Amino acid sequence: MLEKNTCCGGHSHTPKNLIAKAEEFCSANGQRLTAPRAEVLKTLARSHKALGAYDILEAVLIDGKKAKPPTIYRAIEFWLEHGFIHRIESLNAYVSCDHDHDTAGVHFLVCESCKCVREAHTASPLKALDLDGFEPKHSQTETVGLCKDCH
Amino acid sequence: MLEKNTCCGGHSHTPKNLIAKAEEFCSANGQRLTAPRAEVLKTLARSHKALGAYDILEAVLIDGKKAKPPTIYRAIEFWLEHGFIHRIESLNAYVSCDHDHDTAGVHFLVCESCKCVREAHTASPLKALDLDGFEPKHSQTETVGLCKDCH
DNA sequence: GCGCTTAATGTTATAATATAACATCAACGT
DNA sequence: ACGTTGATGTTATATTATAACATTAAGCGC
Repeated sequence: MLEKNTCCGGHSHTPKNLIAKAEEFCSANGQRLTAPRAEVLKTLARSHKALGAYDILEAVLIDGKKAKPPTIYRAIEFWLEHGFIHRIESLNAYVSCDHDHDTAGVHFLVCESCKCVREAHTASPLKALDLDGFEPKHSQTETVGLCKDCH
Repeated sequence: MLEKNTCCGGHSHTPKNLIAKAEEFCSANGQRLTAPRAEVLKTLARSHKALGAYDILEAVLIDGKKAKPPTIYRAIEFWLEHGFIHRIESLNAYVSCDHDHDTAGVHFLVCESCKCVREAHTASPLKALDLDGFEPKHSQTETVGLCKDCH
């Protein structure tokens, strides 16, 4: 039986299928799925809530030993770049992502109590805006509140 | 002549009129406009870009001497609570705000090059969303890109 | 397989951001 | 003036993140 991430409405990616996607992605793009990368991604995929870099650090073992911060941050950076995880700015924390959306505009519902994060999709918030010369690269909306369980 | 904040489209609040508003707010609400609070708010109002807490710390003198971090963070917290400034999560930095909007949903255009921030107003991004029991408290959208000048 | 190149990790140290805990001070009502 | 309260001062430290350089390991041409 697969280990499911069922918090707050139950998005359904699992460590196994996310790692499978990651393997696929890496071999298709000439990237390496190294031990630190795999462990960091698995840890985030297993978690039902956003994890700080040092939470991940405490949770993973690489070849049986604790990693050091740069190792974790490098893996985080790698998965962020490739859209497998997101950074929740209001928490300084990270969540995995099922990756089936474009990465240019994302919306998160962030529970300030349990730190669970639900990813939502709406129309780009830039549509209604007069950008007046501003060149947008990435939009992220974070709505902080209380999830169904904490409410 | 007033010192104007003219970056990136030129929003027009000034240290003087923001401090005037702040004075008004404080006396109307039984709050004190102390030296650290005033200096922090003035520094942010003068700046054409987002400032980190330690940027503010370097910039202000309280009774002629440099403040220490808790002093700055307390003033920041005070103005955040009362809507006179915003925290730009993607920069870990702060900007002043003209305060003529409700504080529940805000959108910032953040220049990743010069760190200037333009505040925009659109319809709440929550309108189109199935919240499914999530109770929202505050939404903030940050669009990172390049401003007109840096573009 | 060997040696080269390159990408990734290991390691040490430290930078940058933020807060806890407690002491002191100053405003204000009485 | 005195006590109460809210704010600041001060010391120390927690938390998040990165710079710099050494080492290792993968992939490639041969």
